[in-house]
This record gives sequence, C-alpha cells and structure tokens, in this order.
Amino acid sequence: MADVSDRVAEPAVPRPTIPSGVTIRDVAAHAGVSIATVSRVLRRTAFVTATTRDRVLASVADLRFIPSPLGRALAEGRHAANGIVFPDLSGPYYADVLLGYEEEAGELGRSVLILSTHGRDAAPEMVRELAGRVDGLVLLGRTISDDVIAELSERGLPIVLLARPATGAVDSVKAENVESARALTAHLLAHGHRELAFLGDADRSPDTLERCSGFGAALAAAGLKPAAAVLGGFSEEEGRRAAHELLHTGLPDAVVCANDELALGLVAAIRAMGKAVPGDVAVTGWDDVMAARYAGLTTVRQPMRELGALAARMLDLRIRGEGGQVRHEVLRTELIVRDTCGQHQQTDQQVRQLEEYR
Amino acid sequence: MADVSDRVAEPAVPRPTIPSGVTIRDVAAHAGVSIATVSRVLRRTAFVTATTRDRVLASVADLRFIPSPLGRALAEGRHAANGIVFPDLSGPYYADVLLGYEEEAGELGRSVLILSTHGRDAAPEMVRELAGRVDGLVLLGRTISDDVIAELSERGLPIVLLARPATGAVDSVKAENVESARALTAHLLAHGHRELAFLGDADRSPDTLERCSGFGAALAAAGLKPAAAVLGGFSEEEGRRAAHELLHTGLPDAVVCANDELALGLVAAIRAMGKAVPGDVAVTGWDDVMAARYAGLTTVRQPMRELGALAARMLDLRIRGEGGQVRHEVLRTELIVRDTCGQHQQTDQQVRQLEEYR
DNA sequence: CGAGGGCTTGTAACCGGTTACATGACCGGT
DNA sequence: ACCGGTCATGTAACCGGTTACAAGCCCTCG
Repeated sequence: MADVSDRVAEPAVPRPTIPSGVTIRDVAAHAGVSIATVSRVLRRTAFVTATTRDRVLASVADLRFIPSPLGRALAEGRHAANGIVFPDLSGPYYADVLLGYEEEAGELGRSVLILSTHGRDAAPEMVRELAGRVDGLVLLGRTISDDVIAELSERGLPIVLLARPATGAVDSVKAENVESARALTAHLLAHGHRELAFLGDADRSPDTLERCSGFGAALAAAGLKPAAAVLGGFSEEEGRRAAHELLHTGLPDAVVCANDELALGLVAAIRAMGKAVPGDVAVTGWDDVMAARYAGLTTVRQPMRELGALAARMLDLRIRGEGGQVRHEVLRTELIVRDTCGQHQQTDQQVRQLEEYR
Repeated sequence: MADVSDRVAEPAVPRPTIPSGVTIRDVAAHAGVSIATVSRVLRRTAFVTATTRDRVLASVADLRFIPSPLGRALAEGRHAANGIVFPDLSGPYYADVLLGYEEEAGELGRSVLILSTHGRDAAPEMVRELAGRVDGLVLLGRTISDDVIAELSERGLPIVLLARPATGAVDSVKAENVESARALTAHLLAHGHRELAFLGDADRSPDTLERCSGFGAALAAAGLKPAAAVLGGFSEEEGRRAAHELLHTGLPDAVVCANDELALGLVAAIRAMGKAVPGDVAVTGWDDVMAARYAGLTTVRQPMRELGALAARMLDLRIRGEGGQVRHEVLRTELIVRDTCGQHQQTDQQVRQLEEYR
C-alpha cells in the first residue's frame, strides 16, 4: 500500500484541451449580455426580450457555440447519459441486447456508455468509474459481485440487472429459463432420446445455471440422470472442442447446449467427424441467433432486443424517480423446433419453412 | 425561429442529483487537510508526507470516496472517453466492429460512448452533442455529412472515419472493396455465369457503392453489361423482397449482394419458391458473418473486429497528439468460396470443409 | 544566530455551465 | 408626483475537481 503512492507520476501527455473552445462567456460578451441571459435564452427557462433573444441567438450562431455537456452536467447534477455493462461483447446475443438498449435510450434522450469487463480483476473499479459518468446503470449477467451492486445501489445510483438474478432492492429483467429448458428437454425426451447431456458452464452465467437446472428437473421427472456434463464457454470453438471430448467418452443421444454458438460448433464438428446430426446425436441451442435458422438448429428464442429495450425503459423510470416498487420482469421465450433435435412429421417441417420465409 | 423560443419550458423533472455525494472537500475535512493535498495523494502528482498520505487514504476508504470524472474532466480539459457513431446497430457487421473498438479503447483506458443515428434528421445535433462528451470520435459510413465532419474537425476534435471515404485532412480506415468485388465477380464469370445482377443500395453506404463499382468494372472488362440492378437495404427481409422482384423480372445467372444478410434472405426465399441455388441462380454475399458459414454462402471476408480496433488505436494516437501525418488505412479482404456461387471440384470443397472445422 | 534553500501544505483561481437573489427600468393607479 | 408591482437582466455562488503560487516549516551552512 505504502509503496504504491510514494512515487510521483510524470505529467504524462502535454495537457490536452477540450475542443470547441467557445464558451458561454464568449457568447455573452459577443452579444453584450450576461452569461445568465445566454443560459436563459438557450434553456428557455425564463422570459427574455425578443430583441435580446435575437441578439443572443445571432451570437450563438456566429460563434458556433455548443454548450459543454460537462459544464451542464456539473451544474445540473445529472449526466443525461446512462451505461450498460457486459461481461463480454462477442456474439449475437450481446449485440442484440445492446441494439435494443441503445435504441430505446437514444429515444429517451440519453447518451449510452458501454463497458465490457472481460472478466478482468479490475472490473469493480471500471464499473465504479463508469458509475460516476452516468445517471444509471444496466448490469448484464455475471459482471461484478453483489457487494459492488449493493454499494452502488446504496449510493443512490439507479440500477437494472439484466439476465442476472435479483439481489437486494434492485430492478431486474430476464428471459424465462427454467421452464423453457424443461420444455425443451421434454421435447427431446418425446423424441425417444434417453441419454442426455448438458453443454455449458453454469458457473459463468446465471442464465446457463437456470437452463441447466431446468434440464436436470425434466430428466429427474422422467426418472433419468443426465449423462456426464461437459463444461465449455460460449463460443463455436468450445463447441467443437466439446465434440472431440464427447466422441472420446461416447456420444449421448442428445446434447442440450447453453447457447447457439456452442451448439453450432458442436454440430459442425460432429458432422466433420463423420457422425450424423440428428441421426447419431441430437443437438439443441439457445437464443435463436441468425445462424441457427440457416443451420436448422432447434433452439429456444428469447427476445434479446426487447430485453435491452425494457431494461432501458425501467432504468429511465428509476432515474426519473417514477420507478415505484422494485420490479422483476421475466420475459417469455419460445421453443423453435427445427432439424437438429430429431425426426419430425414431414408436414410439420414444410409448414414451418413456409411460415419462416413467407 | 422567433416562435420557437418565446415560451418558457417547465422545470421538468424534480432536479436529480449525482449519486455518491461525497466530494473531495468531505475527504479533506475528514482527514484534516486541504483539498489540494487530497488531490495530490490521489493523483500522485507531488510528494506528500507518509503520515499525511495515510491519513488521506484512510479517509478516502472510510468515506468510500470516488472522484467525480465530471469534475476531473472539467478541470483537466479532457474526458478520457471517446465515441463511435453508427448509422445503425443491427446486424453482425456493426456488432463486430464495435466489439473490436470497445476492446481496444478499453485497453487504452478510455470509456466508450456509442450513438446510432438511424438516419434521423437530428443526427448532426446528436453527433455535436456527443462530440462535447468525448476526446475523439469514430464515424462509421454514411452517418453525417462532410460539412459536419469538417466543422468538428476544424474545432480540433480528433476524428477517424471508418468505412467511409476520406474527406479533408481526417484519418480513415476501411476494408478494400473495389478490387475484392472485381475478384468476386471474376470468380462468378469463371463459373460461366453471364447475366449478373447487383443487389444493394449504393446510395446508402460508401462500401456498397465501391462494391458495386468493382462489380461493374469486372463485367465491363468481360464486355458484359449488368442485369437490371435491384435496390435494397441490408436486411434479410429486403433480400427476400428482392427475390420476389427478381422472379417477376426473370432470374439472372447470378446475384452479387452488398452484404450477407441480403444474400441469405435472397437464397432462402428463392429456395422457398422452388428454385435452386446455385443451380438456377448463384448468389454471393459480403462480410462472412457466422450464418454465412452455416448457409454455405460464398462471400468476401472483411476483418470487422480489426477495423474497429485499428480505428481505436488511430484515434488514440491522434488524441495524444502523436498522430503525425493523416493516415488512410485499407485492410485486405479474403474471398471465401463456398457453395452458393456454383459447382466446384469435389476435392476443393472437402479440403475447405476440413480446414474450416479442423 | 541569521540567511537561504528544500520540502510539505494551504489558498484561491479556474474549468463551463445553472440559478438564487439583487437590481433597476418601466408601468399604472391614486 | 409618488408608490408598489411586474418584468428583464446582471451579479455571484455553486457544482467537483486540478494546479499555480504563496507560505510556513525545518535543516544546514557560514
């Protein structure tokens, strides 16, 4: 501790300056009025004579004055910005959540700051620093610990948790997992599959944990035990790796994957090794990303954009003090049956395809 | 103009406050020192007695003080944040660019603000406002006009253009388009296709314009004329719409699409209508998104993450005043031959597949 | 013992806005 | 002519930091 701060840092970069340069005082001088009047004209916060107003507006235009959001934020005590924190940004899931969030937040007149923690140790500091720049924060999945959330929340920072179990008195939004996983697993059982494995790392995401537990519950209800679980992150690469592992230990009848990328990687690798999907092994994914449609992957669709958008709206309410009671929203999912889960009636498939592409 | 500002706005929301509340003055009082000393301890910008330092650090910990980035930014004249502006956020292309950008910017210690203009009229104002919150800006594609870019650039705001032709003395990064489109088109010609159409709206993206012109050049070199062009945005939906149009006017031998989503939508719709791809018509895409691999789409891969990351690095250099000469970087692309462009040697395909999935 | 110098610390100005309060002009009524 | 009230505008404090400069302390050297 002591030795950290007893050295003096260099002055670093040759002091940069905020561009633009023209301030409210320049405008005031140029228009021959006080800065208060300029502010009043621009914010329309009090009556100003028509002639004065015009003089000020002319000066604003002449000097191309743009009020500094910084000065504003400092004086007003608000940022007109909010943040969203991801564990990671890769993959279509996060991209779609962000898309929905940004769109809604933009509509509500707020700038959006993003941060992905990449599982770094410095995550708490990064989030704390971000917290100082925004009026509210959306936190996704397993980004930081409950302690930090509690700390920020106690400071009075509005927070919405997304795809993370509720903690303390904080709003949350998520898509349904347990029941959906149970339904998906039941579907596989109905196909006659009996030896089922789950692929995904429950420790790395609350969603995965819930999906895994729904999976287990469905098996238990059928009097079955899960085949040896396989760990794995969330990428196609890890799906392919899992394929090699499974081939070693012996293929189960079906593999329920924590997300589509894992499933797609798994399917591709299994087929590349000369085995058939769903013939030798059935596979399911989760999320219904674009590639899933083209790969014929059976999966569970969750409303990713809507998750982001809803989080943005809930956060906005909270920030404006109209949040009311703590809310915990759970959005519905939809089972999307395609080819990788096993044989279906021919007609079923045709109907589905027609619907899908109109 | 006059009537816009002669009404007084309501006070709006009950004045919110920035959370946290504990300021450097609180810490100073708690530790029995001046605010200057607190600042010095935290920034390690001057020597401070060990005992004083410890007292200050103890107070900082006790009060859980987090310096306001706002106050800092105002005093330092810098934000430690930069922005990136998208025309739109949907689709894997933007997501990947953002991913690369955020990762690199985070590494460089900068917060990231994002904005998508969605083609709104207010885009210039939105970008100007964003400009006041950041030390530098990356602008993607056709987001705002050259005037606004020039205006911001003249103010001294560091800017990097991404996937947008160079304008004025501003850095730019893009992936190669013209030559790549020419090569892709030549590949189709080598298959024996003679009547080729281009699908995409050249007015809506500089990239598309260049791809279209490379396409046209290759045809001209072969003494051919393009089949009636089809307009279309960038989504699968518009690809499907184009399929219906084409079927009306008569299918060409091949369709070169401005991006993968268009191509995927087109292929799916054509097949749903009972025609074969590539049998009746060959189709190519652009970007090599994940779904393209699973759909067997012939396409051109561009290094999307690297585009974002490089833009972040160039912007950082510019902000630190080490940018030097204006740079225009053009990254290489790669032609990815799969199934939708027509029949190949069987061996070729097998080799490719093996490579792809190891 | 006093001057000089190095080191630590405090004071106050500043960054760019917002706004409470004070001021002064102008109006109408008695 | 004077008073009171309304309205437009200016003055200055404030938001939360950074930092130039001044001041005070202690030590050393002549």
